Amino acid sequence: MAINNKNDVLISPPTITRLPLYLSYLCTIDNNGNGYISAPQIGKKLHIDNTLITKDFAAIHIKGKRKVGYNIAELILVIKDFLWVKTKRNAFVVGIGNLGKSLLGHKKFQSQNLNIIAGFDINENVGKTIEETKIYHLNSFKEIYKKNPVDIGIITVPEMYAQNIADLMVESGIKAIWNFSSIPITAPKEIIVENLSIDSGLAMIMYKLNNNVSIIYKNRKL
Amino acid sequence: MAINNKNDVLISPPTITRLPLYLSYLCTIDNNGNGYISAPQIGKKLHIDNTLITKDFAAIHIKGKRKVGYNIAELILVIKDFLWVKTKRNAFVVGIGNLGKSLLGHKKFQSQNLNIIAGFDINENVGKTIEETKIYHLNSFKEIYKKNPVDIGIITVPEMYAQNIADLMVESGIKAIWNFSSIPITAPKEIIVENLSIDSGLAMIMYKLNNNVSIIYKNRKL
DNA sequence: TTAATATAAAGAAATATTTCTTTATAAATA
DNA sequence: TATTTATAAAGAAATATTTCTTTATATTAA
Repeated sequence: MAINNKNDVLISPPTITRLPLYLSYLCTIDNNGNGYISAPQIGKKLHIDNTLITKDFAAIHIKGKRKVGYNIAELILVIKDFLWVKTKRNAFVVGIGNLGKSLLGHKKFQSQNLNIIAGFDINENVGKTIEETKIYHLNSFKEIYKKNPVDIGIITVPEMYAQNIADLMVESGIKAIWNFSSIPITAPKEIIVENLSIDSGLAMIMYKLNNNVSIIYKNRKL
Repeated sequence: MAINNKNDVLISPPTITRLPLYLSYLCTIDNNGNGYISAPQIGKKLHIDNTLITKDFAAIHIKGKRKVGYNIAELILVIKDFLWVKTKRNAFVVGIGNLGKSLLGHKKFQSQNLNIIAGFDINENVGKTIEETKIYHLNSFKEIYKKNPVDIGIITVPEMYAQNIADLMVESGIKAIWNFSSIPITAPKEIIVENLSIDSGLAMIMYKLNNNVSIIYKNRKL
């Protein structure tokens, strides 16, 4: 089991990626506010093995009641608290095309403690305010970073520019890069990089379609 | 090792998701067209263990030359061929907001044999042609599906509508759903579902930022 | 020509992750 | 009250995946 700098036990990556799924699902059924739900019930909906769900919950110290299940409100509270720790994180978005705009308008980020405080581009959007966020020219990136350093840099530029933007972010001192361009970017290993790979998703779909593979691995998060 | 309907050995999901990364990277360095690259060189860039890369290549029957490495042009050719099998797949996009528009304009899909043949919405976009794609009213979804069935349904609506759209797609007979809404959707298990979970990506970033975890797991695809 | 070296390949080991099995227990029912 | 049942919890086993180790070999350099 991997241990981090602070000697905390690390939650495994698959668990981390499943927690938001549970949370989303639970929020859709939070009708009365004081109901209970069992791991097998959740599992049937999300096609995830119920013991795995129980273990994911145990990893963040949520206990259920035998014969009853888990308190929905508590589940939501604890998962939210774990995932979206109270520390607010500021971010820049570089690339204000359709994708960038869609992120600027993504209201959910607020409740996830992600705060986009500026956008950058090199076109007619410079100077505008889009979704309450000011758009600056890319040239002033470092200057604005110095005044308002952020933890997270979000990249939504065409793939040919993505690596350059990443380098600029690294030079400036950003800690984490969330890359939405369709090419993976590389960075020194102390930088947190999350490539949201649209290609990987499409690759999985194509592979499954071409190999009739929806049935196999049915309970696994592919 | 899992086997599919046709008794082919299945490539593992992690391998499938890494192949597009290799491909993207290789395309950025394809300068001369006849160069060679070694697994350790690729690994250094992408922070992936070199023996893992060799095994990923071996899984799709690419062999390298000892002391030399892999022929870049051949690598690109074989990975492309494996990932984007010649079969063209048609798709519908439901939800023509910023995200939907950005997918309609995603030129790369053509070379990946994904062909978006129609968009659907319920607002002022209905009737328009955006990025050469006709936008229809959601009400005519089934009718248009009957005339032009597609394999893939892409969901880019706000999360509160996502599940309904998914149900509509399943009823119509779609085989695979690519869900870009920020809530995971559920479907019968014979349907291929790929949730591009923006929440999962953010969760990983937040977790790593909050736990100083960029160093641990450093060679693993988190 | 020989030695050194870089690399792929194959296999073994280690690790991580999921799934299966058993047990305990609280609630419901007879 | 006793029995049944649904469920969480804990632990064992199985599986999947990655990493380590060794070997073979082609290329380069001496």
